[in-house]
Amino acid sequence: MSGQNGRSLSARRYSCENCPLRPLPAFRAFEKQELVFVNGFKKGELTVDKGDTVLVEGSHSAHLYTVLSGWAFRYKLLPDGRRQILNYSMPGDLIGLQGSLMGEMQHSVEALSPMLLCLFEREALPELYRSHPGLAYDITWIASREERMLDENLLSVGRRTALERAAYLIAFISSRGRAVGLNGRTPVQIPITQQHLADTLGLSLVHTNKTIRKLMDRKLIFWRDGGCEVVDNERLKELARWEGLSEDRRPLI
Amino acid sequence: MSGQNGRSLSARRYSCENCPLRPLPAFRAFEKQELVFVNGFKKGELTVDKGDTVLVEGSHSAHLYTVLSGWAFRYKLLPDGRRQILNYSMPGDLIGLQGSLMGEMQHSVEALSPMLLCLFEREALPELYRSHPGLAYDITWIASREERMLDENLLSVGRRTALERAAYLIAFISSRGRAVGLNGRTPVQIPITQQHLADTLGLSLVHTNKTIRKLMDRKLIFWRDGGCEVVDNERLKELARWEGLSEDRRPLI
DNA sequence: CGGACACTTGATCGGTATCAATATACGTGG
DNA sequence: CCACGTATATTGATACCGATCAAGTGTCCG
Repeated sequence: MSGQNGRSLSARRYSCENCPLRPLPAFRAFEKQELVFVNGFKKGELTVDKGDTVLVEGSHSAHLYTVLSGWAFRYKLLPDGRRQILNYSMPGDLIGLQGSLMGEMQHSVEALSPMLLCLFEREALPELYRSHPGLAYDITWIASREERMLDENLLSVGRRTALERAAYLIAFISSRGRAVGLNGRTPVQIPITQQHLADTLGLSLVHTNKTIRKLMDRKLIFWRDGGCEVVDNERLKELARWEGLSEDRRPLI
Repeated sequence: MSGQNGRSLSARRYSCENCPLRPLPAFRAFEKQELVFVNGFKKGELTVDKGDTVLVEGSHSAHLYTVLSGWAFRYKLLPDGRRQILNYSMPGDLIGLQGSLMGEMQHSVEALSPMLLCLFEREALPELYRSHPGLAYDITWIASREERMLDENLLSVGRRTALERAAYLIAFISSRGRAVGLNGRTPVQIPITQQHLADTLGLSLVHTNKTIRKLMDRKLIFWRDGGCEVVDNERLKELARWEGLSEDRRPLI
């Protein structure tokens, strides 16, 4: 499995002016002229398969991506193979900013599903900063948002119990998913295995299974078709003592 | 203890042109013209006492700070009082960027020692982005660096054992301290209590004490005058399986 | 049909939390 | 100066959460 097999650069299907994501209420409106610039900034589209590695720790990627569709996760490894998943990426999220700014990647990114990515060149970033300060500001904003999510994750792993942690994580992911329209009116299907959950929560696989089971027994979630569905997001949040996402519109680069 | 008592706005003792930090090898050189701008961006200096709250979760601070001297820590609380320390701030670090960009603070910051802070106005940020794209880029870089540190911390809390975690944390803090000259040639004195360590590591106070004791028995660190000193940073890093900080020069705003 | 993978479940082990008690230093008010 | 409270560090005893070990199930797919 896995590897970098399913990657392929495809013709552009979307110009930024008719981006399928931008109309969503989660994103703030862009000036016409910003849209034009971003459209020029975009160099192509990339499709990757489930299990493909999008970016790998230690590499110096020349690219930066925005997720158009699909899911991925960001992770780090210890030398002996222990894995910590840091966060998940879904439509509208930027991938590879750290590497673009700082050179070497210090984490890897792997696709959880087939994905469609917008591709940007790292070298074009300085020009963006020079000509479009508003977009530059947006990029910093996006970096801050990532930091905020990490803060909450760290709080969770450090101080919440296993049950609270699992409840928080699932509520968090599904809230983010709903915000970018990953549902229709059916619940969001989160395409992860229990091993992914375990590696995000800092728990063993077996204990994660038993913890998830408690959430299922309480009818807060259920597990189906190799993925997780949320039944009662409110009670998950309550159980986790989590306030929920802030609802501000955010930029989409 | 604590509170916001010792805060006071003081006269400017340093103009940015003769900033005591900037000559350090940890920081990259600035253009003359950047320096002039930053100097105008700086609105004053603030002193705070040990234990003072610099920024508080839920507030909308109009300010942004750079640490000139002293130590602080950034943390979040759960409703029942459980605390997770997210990171430490030391000279050269920016405090309050998240709040400045996104509005409401979602974490608090408390001083671990007397501090001297440079004060900037949040309202001036857009002007910085408009007129100095290089500095804007730097600010994004700084946000990415914070994210990188959080990634490593999350890996630690999620996947390292108690002993590895403690070794990592102490090596990490002392490496950062040395990089900004907090030593002379004597080892860095880290001004934290074991309760701070515990709340950073995601461990109980008692177990943290027993873990620290093992590090002391192995003569890797010792505890003195209510603070921690590193005896053998290399062996700490080895024990934690940590590669160390990347040595790039960084911007100082 | 066999093998890989994801998910389950029970038994046992051990790392960490919790409880409890003591020691030391420090600051403050009597 | 002493008495007291508070903060910090320390240590032992015990409890429990979550890790590890060991099977076993179901499903998909070559």
